Amino acid sequence: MLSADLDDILEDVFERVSKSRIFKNRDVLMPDFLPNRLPHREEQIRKVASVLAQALKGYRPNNLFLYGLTGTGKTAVVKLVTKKLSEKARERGVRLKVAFVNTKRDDTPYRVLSKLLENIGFRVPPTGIATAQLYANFKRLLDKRDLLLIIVLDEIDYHVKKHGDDLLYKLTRINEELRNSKVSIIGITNDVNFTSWLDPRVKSSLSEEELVFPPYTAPQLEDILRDRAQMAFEDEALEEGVIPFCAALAARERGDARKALDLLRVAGELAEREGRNKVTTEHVKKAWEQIEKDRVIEVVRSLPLHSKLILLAIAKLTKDGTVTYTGEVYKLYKEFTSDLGIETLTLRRVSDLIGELDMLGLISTQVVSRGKRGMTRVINLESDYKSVIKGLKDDPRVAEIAGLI
DNA sequence: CTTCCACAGGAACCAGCGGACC
DNA sequence: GGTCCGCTGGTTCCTGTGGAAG
Repeated sequence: MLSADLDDILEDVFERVSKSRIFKNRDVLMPDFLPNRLPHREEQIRKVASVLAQALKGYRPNNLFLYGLTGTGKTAVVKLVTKKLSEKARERGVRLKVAFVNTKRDDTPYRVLSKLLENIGFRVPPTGIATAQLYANFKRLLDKRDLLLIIVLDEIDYHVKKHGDDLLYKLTRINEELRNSKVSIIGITNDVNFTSWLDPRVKSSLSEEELVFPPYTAPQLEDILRDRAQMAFEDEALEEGVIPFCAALAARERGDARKALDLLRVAGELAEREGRNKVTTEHVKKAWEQIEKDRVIEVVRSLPLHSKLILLAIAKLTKDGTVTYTGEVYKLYKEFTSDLGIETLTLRRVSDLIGELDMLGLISTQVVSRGKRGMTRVINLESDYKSVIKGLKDDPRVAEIAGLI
């Protein structure tokens, strides 16, 4: 590319973006932004606050269990209330600490415990200590601190499904073994049927108080978006109908507020990039598609090599819109590995990896019987073919063989 | 009605790694 | 420096199964 061209391009982009007056404060639309108000969650805030308020009197609040789909405000409500609670506690000299652990990110008992220890002020190596030892340390050090500790376990279903409810059982009974400190647990889950995974004792102890977060309706999402848009956008930057449209799309996605906010933000970014001063519903439509494509590319990119090869096999076999089966995929996958001169995973393992691709929403599978031709999975590519290939070809090893297709 | 395919998916186990403890 | 520990990412072996073919 000639440098003059480059200058022109940069000039053009900078010009457009800088003259566009769309955002006042884009950050308030980011997923980790914690607003001071949560419209349509007054009831839940009241409930959580009333349970936790016991802490201010020095009592141990009841354990609390929150259910609700993604983007229904569970985490935000808990964060908001615990933040205010911590402030109040400080004012009143109550020794209170809130430990927030996302058990999807920190998904082993070891990591949960090390997060908890970190929260009460102790660093723990990433591996090496026996979990039982770690638990003993936690108990001992916590008791020394003379604290009221509120443990928030976000996305707790991930932990329990992978590692059972052992740790949870211990934590719910830890108070019996503490002399100076006290522990309350707040569990948060997206999975409404989650309690079937729990030992009944854990279940009853954990859900001393329960609270359900219903999905937001379209009008409620509209309120949330308006509230946030006021802070995020310049006046008049949104065309009539943009917010209801975002709300309607997100309401279709099971009332997910995070999705709604993402949509609005990306639509704004698109408008900004075009150098416009107005966000239109057309931008929202494009944003919707782009979010999905970006998600696919990103997910594909971060896949391990063998999963990529399996996905490539599936993409190739379903390119003409047909479905494929585990056996066919395995055959083609084997060709790929021998082309690359790397070892081939067993069918058993590949079967699990196919299951993971399904979980990621890249493909959809269904177990069927083909009679005498046996049981297998019907597989088809759920996501955009081009985006999948784009994500795959970013990996030079995959591009090497994908080029032949 | 029975057979029998081509896998699904559970269980047990293993190797290699990074890191603490003594 | 040897021992112990947990995690990841596999393998091996296994039993289970829906329904078209015979």
